[in-house]
Amino acid sequence: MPAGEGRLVTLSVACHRPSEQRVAVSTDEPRSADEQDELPEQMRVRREKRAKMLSDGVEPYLLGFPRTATLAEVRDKYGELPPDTATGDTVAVAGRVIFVRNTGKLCFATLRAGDGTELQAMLSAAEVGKESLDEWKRLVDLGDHVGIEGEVITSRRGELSVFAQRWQITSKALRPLPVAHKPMSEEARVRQRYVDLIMRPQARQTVRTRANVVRSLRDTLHERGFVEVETPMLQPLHGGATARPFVTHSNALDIDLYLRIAPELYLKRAAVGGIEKVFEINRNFRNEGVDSSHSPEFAMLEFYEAYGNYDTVADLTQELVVRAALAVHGSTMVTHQDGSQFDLGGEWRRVSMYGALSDALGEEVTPATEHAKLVTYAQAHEIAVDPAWGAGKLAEELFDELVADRLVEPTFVRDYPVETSPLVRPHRSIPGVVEKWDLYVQGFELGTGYSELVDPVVQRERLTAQSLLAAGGDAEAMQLDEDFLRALEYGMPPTGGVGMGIDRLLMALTGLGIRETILFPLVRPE
RNA sequence: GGGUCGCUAGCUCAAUUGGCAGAGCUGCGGACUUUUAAUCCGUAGGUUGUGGGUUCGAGUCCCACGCGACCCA
Repeated sequence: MPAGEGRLVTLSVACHRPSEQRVAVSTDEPRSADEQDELPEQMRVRREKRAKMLSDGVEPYLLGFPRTATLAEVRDKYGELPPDTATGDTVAVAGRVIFVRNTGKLCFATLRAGDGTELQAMLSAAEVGKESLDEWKRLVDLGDHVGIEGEVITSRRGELSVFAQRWQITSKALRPLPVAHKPMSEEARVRQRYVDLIMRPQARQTVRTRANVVRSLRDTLHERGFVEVETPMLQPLHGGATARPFVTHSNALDIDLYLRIAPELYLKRAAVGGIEKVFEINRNFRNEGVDSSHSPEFAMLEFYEAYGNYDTVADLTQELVVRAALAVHGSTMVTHQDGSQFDLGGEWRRVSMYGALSDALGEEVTPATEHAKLVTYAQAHEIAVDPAWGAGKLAEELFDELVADRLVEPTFVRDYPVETSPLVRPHRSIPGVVEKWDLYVQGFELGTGYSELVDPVVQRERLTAQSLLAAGGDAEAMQLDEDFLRALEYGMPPTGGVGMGIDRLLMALTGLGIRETILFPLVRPE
């Protein structure tokens, strides 16, 4: 085809949909005149442009576009050309139009590909013809996807460009993009993440960072011989954590089911069965608050290591986090978006919860400290006390209020009260506490690790007490996972286990809020 | 759950004491063959979140509701 004809006629014919599909396409055409009038002008205009393309026999949504190079490949290959250079090489590239600079007989457009690479397209009346250039100016809007075939050149100002011989709209955008130079409102970014992704490189980067972190976690665990499994999201009984569940219903079985609050009890069943190094990365659901650090659905890594304990899994947790940091930053030095830096290198601190609390209070507190004494400490620091709390819960609350959010450097806080940790093994030598740690980074809890409780008799006692508490003392209302206890009675090997929030790990590595680390966070419907 | 602030054109934001709802970008029309958020000329675009109330007159004051942000429990 002569270059002067401009438009990709052969391509557009080849890409036209079969006629019966075009009928289907056109059925959405006859909006009433009233509906058309109600649309904002800019959306109406774009619909009219789409209709004009169809009436001209040009498909506004191509089946494809035969690219010969990506924008990144063109940039890589021709990155160092001096200004006003003609290479003689022809490429066909495609991207979304993000800027246009139209002059009378020479038009410039900046295309951007999904990976964020940008490349300039130039269209001149002399090359594509006046008619084709007028069509370009009449039909192409910011946001449209276009394909350009032409010579790789640099402009007089030195900008690497594709000098079009042919061009075509590959997908017509019906809605205008937001202003590129003003930040979108936070609400708009979350509600219309697809627009946020179009407009903001950081939004696209966050998606890739998250993928890199998750891949890094999987790689590390796979190298250590762990097996990835998927356990039920829909559970007849919810367990493995203390949280309010979402309830749903199975029509086939006519029973209520819970969206899981944790995979723990199923992963332990797997461990009983001999999947002794096992992990799962998946979502948990908790029917609780929604704010800048809590989402009703959140991703979690849990892993269990037979013949491990809370010391060995702490080592592995540190390795998982450090390698994730390396995957993101190439260094253990983590740089947040605000420029602040944290070093995750070196050996992480390990302190006891009671020791850290004692330091903060300036008074010795141990598992044996009396309830009344703890209440006076709480009152001295104006911390509200629930009368239902026992001494262990009270000590933990004091720790949360006085110590937790000050732990900026990565710190394993160890040896928690038995009372608050029903699934954990009693400490091997210290009475009144269990072999549990919480990992704090930058002031929030990133994960928790246990020497798992595998004694079925003690486990039954703990779960019975907890269930009675949940049922308000009503033994009839008590829910006990008998199947889980039955599994333990077959014998679970000594095991260390860890749960770590993926979203929180992303927050720790990037400094972003949780709603930025989750691609499509739950928002109240508009 | 409580408090504070916000919601105005497609987007980001103005609007004095209660007195004609505006700007930039975007869009539309025109000029322009080397632009980089192109530039220049012209022009269009509004149920001021929703519903009530006060007033001669409400974006502005009052009440309720919706949505959001921040702080607190």
